[in-house]
Amino acid sequence: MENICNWEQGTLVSELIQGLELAKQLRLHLGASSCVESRDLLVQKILSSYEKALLILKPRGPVAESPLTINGSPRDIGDVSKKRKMMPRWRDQVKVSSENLLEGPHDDGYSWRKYGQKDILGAKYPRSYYRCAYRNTQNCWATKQVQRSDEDPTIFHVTYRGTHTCGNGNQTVPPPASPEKQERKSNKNHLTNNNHGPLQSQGILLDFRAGLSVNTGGLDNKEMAPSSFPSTSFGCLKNENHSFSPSGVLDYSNIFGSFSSPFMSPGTPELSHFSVSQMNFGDIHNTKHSDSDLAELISATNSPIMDLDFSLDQVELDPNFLFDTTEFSPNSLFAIKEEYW
DNA sequence: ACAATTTGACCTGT
DNA sequence: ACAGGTCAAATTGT
Repeated sequence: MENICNWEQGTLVSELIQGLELAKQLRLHLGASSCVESRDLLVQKILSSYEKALLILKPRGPVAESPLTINGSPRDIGDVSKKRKMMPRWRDQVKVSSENLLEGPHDDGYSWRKYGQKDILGAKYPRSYYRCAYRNTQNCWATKQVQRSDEDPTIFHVTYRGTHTCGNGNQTVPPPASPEKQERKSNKNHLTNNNHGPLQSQGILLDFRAGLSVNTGGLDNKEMAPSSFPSTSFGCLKNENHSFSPSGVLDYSNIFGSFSSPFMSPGTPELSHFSVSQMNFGDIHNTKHSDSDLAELISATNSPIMDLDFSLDQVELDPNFLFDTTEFSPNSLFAIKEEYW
């Protein structure tokens, strides 16, 4: 609880700071020859930031519980079950360009370990299940599911559950062994795959867990998936990003977020390809989901504000993600399709 | 030898 | 009863 409160405080400050930074960005845009879309996005983000800040200040209901502690038996179902239910869920769609896939995966900043794969009724491709590699060591219960889209095999649907309580997300620098290993492996085995690499965007996503969808495409033959990618970015923003998170303290991209989480490219031109596909309704309909999930997604999709509502009120955010800067390696270029583009 | 992935079995929710 | 999700032994890779 305390953590949540502290986190909120931090978030509040972050939102306000972000709003400020975004306003500065907008000012620059107004003076430059930037495209209208980017300006609109900035405005939208500014509004979102303040909306978020206000929401945080508002009295709220109960918050999702944080991951519980591990207890002895692996099959302590009662707890796990409850835990699962309590865990916030959100979905992303990610599409990665083939080149990227070949080059290597993109990480969402977290290390994942695959723990299962299942054939899903009605789906051409099996669904892969991943959990945080630090589950045991750091009691981090975040998990994600990756499934290749039937319609477009280059798109992967990534569903996140729970938030990372480990502090291992968004490693800007060559992440610990695990991430890289994973990448290598996958690449080797299938020449592709962007799998759940460590730097994927979970951190970012967390922000928007509200149901942001990102398209990741993969070439992999396997459905390894890119687990999460940082998705997002504003359509027109390209190089301006650098100005973001100058100190590495805040990742504004996260913040923009809930709506169209922008994600700043770390300065790589390629990253400019990045765009967020905000809610992908089609996707939503294609998947199974509980009513509540759907509702969440829809609400998130329809309005940035709603989105915020969801993310802030119903979800517990990962304290880490907000302040981590995500840096995508130049190699990992992935192009995200933006639905509204 | 250790670590990560694969895969069939098991468990839970609907 | 079925489908989805997770476990854990076996397998594969480093």
